[in-house]
Amino acid sequence: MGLNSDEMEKLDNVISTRRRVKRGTALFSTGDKFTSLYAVRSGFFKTCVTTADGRDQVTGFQMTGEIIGLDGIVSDRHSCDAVALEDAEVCVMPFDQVEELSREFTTLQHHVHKIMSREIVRDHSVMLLLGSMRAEERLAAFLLNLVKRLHARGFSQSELILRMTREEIGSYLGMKLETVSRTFSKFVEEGIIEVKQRYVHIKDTEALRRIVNPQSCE
Amino acid sequence: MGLNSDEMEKLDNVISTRRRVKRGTALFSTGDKFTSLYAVRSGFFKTCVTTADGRDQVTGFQMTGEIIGLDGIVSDRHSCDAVALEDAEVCVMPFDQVEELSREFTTLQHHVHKIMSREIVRDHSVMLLLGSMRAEERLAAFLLNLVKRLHARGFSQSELILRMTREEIGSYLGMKLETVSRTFSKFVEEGIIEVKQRYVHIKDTEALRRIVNPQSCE
DNA sequence: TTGAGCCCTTGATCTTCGTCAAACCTTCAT
DNA sequence: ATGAAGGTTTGACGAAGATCAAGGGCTCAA
Repeated sequence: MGLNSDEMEKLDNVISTRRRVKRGTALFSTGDKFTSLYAVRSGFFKTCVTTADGRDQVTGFQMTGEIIGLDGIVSDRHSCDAVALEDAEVCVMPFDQVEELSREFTTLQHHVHKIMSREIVRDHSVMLLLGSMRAEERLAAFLLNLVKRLHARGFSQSELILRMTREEIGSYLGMKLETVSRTFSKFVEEGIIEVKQRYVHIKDTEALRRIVNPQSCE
Repeated sequence: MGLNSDEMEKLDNVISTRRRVKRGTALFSTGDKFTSLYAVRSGFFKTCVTTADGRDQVTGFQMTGEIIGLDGIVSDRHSCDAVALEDAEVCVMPFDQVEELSREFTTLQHHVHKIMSREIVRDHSVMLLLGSMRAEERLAAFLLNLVKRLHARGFSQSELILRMTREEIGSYLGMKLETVSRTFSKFVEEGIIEVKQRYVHIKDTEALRRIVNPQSCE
């Protein structure tokens, strides 16, 4: 990140607190007072927003190294739930300290801005997915995105364990769990992937890419 | 915003540059170098992302007082197009100056963080709309949102002029222009709104609310 | 004023995905 | 071990919205 040792030490103090979150429990919930950002150290989270009438939308899945909680800054309260999909641990970063330090260190300030901008850009690409893609395209894009992020963390490019249910995938991708299941089955029939419950083996990455981006294969 | 006069003066210098954008032309385009944020002074913008294969998704509509350009921070290049839907004027805010000043003034720092967080929360609610609502619900939510923002700027609560085409509305809401048109017609038949081209008169706000949130009316 | 281009509306038809239902498989607690 | 609960798959059917097509109305520039 380009910090010197003085900066590193102060930063270490900010993120000294850890918090364990058991599978199925919330790191924070809608309406909770916002105090801190959280960096995922281990485990896997989902964030989701809920409407008055009980509608539910998964807005993201977060893995090691990713930041949760940015939604709370604007109103001092969280506007979504963050739930651990497996036993997890996070670094707690009190936001007032983050702000204080980022006034002191330009590098950190840049970093905070980039994290927020990255989330905005990510959200825009999810809108593109939800607004203009069909079921197969959405699931293909989802698998490619997951495996890319896992690979960047040292995991396989072709194998993964899904930490979320078909219903949660469906909520994220704007489709019903039955459609998610059927689409998985279709990919299996076509020899693109192997699926055994939560285990997925991607046998033909290029095929997935072609499904996401039909034009770019001519 | 809670700034004192010294702060106001420095801020004024940052936003001293104005830029006019003619209807139909881009304030910036995908791939452009990121240098500044822009505050809309007058006029109306859309932002949209485009894929390699020509798919297009409107990610937002911006009116007076709203900020455009946050997408560019993360990679130093813009990842979407910002196009004026009518002749417009923006304040140019060079981002390095924004960062410099927000290290100096806590209030401004807070403000920048809140603007970015607000955009993230807004994006999440669009995901909810795209992922879980039906056509009528989407259009009702869209109209309510537009008129709310216009009212906050001193315009009518019940009348508005749409600055965008049916196709642009459809792109934003994840539906085809024909479906947008049909849904408008349906609302007219039901006596909820009057429509004459771009002019819309909302005759029954409560009906729109009930459409968006079916549960909350019992 | 007049025509061209764009935008909008409406109808008919087709596709995709949602809904409902049943059965099966895992996992976990008693 | 055994049963219950949750998660997954698959089939049949239906509904919402996309697609294709045609016609009409605005707007703007020559």
